Amino acid sequence: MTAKTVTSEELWNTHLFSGLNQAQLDLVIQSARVISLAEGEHLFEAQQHAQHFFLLRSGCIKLFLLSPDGNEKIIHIVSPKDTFGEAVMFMDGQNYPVNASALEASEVIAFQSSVFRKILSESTDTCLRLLADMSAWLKKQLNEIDALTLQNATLRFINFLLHETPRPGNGIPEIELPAAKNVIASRLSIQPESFSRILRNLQRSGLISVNGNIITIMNIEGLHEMSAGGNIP
Amino acid sequence: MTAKTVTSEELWNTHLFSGLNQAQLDLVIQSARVISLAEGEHLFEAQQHAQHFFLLRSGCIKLFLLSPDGNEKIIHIVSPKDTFGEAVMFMDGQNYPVNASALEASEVIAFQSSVFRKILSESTDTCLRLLADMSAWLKKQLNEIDALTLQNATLRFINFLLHETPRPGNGIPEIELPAAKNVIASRLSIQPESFSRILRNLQRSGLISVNGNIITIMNIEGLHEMSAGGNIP
DNA sequence: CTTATGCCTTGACCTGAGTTAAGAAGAAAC
DNA sequence: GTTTCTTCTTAACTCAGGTCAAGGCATAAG
Repeated sequence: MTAKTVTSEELWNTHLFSGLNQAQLDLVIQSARVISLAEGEHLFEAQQHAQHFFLLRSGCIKLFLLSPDGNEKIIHIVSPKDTFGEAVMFMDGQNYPVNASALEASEVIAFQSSVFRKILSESTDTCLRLLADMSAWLKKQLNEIDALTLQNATLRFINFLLHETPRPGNGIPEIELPAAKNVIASRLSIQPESFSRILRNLQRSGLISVNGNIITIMNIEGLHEMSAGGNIP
Repeated sequence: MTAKTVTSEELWNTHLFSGLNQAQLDLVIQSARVISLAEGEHLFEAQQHAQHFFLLRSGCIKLFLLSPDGNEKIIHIVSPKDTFGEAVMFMDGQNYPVNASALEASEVIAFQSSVFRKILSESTDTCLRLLADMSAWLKKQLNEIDALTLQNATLRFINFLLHETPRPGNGIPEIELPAAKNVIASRLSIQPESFSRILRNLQRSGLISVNGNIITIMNIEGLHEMSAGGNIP
């Protein structure tokens, strides 16, 4: 199914491209290249010159920062159909500000930024889409800063949980963690050990129930209260 | 000097507007309104519906987040000639994601977002400027997340200092803190008390010298080493 | 079955930075 | 001048969460 060619249809379904006409789409497709990554393989590194941006077709990619002493902070976990790296083409110097590598075997489509930039200057519609796109990222990062500075580790996890919880639903909501626990931990800027303790504590207080990668919400009201009040008993 | 009217010239000198033609500029000016703020006065609050974005003409504005229990985290200190709030007009719901209030008596120009959005759809050039603008913000926020998660308080302050240090220069570089110490502390997500201790420690180790609001860099090499190595003796 | 290998969990301990409380030092008001 | 704010500093204490070290428990490989 996952062919080495890129189809118009595939791109039409991607928000960023859905305003393009056929000619523009053809240009984009011509510049596109499918890349297969094995688990753990790097796609790009921070500070590397950025000539492409990407659409994840299948698999899972992490975007992360590294400190000089090797500590890793996951900024974002890319899911299939997400684009990433599109903001970089307007940055000073055009270097990727983060690293990207595959959490599992993945297939990404790489687009030539220069080609897309040319198209942008002819398509205000796409410009506006990109603006919306970037402001969404911006807001997400602001929420992240809020979380990091004004919330403690438990609260960050609770907010993450509530965010992942599916629509109100009928039964008791269950969440399958979208990645290994240590990955989620890094995403939330928590050490694996502390994350483990947080899970245990929330389980003890009857708010959730943990079974491997599956978390069952036992008391969503309680979680909402903690999230809103900011008080952690 | 600070009249209640907005001139074309004033806007021409602002990056965001410098690609507009006279007609467009006139539209923008018609929609503009000058607002004077006393020290401490609020310009807007988080979650408020955003119909304007702003250009700071004079004074100093802080953009900040608040936690439910009243803790404050300064996201950005706006300096004269900076625009802010321009990214919000593309956000879902169009609510300001932060609060804004004056650190000192200030004068801001408020522009109608709706007017500017209309202009954007006719001016690809301005679209691209705005994209550049927003990607710069995005990068700044990423740096902030890096600082918060991968650097300790001392390191955050050192990087702040190095960033504020003027060009290599001839003599010993001196930096005047751009705001009160407790404001800088909040900008760096440090409590005033801890900030005070950090200043004392760096002074003791001969790296800087503090005199009120003036910080003298005594050993810029040492600071760079700490910044790069990540090791805090 | 037995041994690896990769996560995850637990416990004991440590530490950076927040908290509380009490001054000091200016700046501004009277 | 003295009093009153405001901002900054210092010190003593506390604690969330990181670090270190030791298992546990799977799945995969031999």
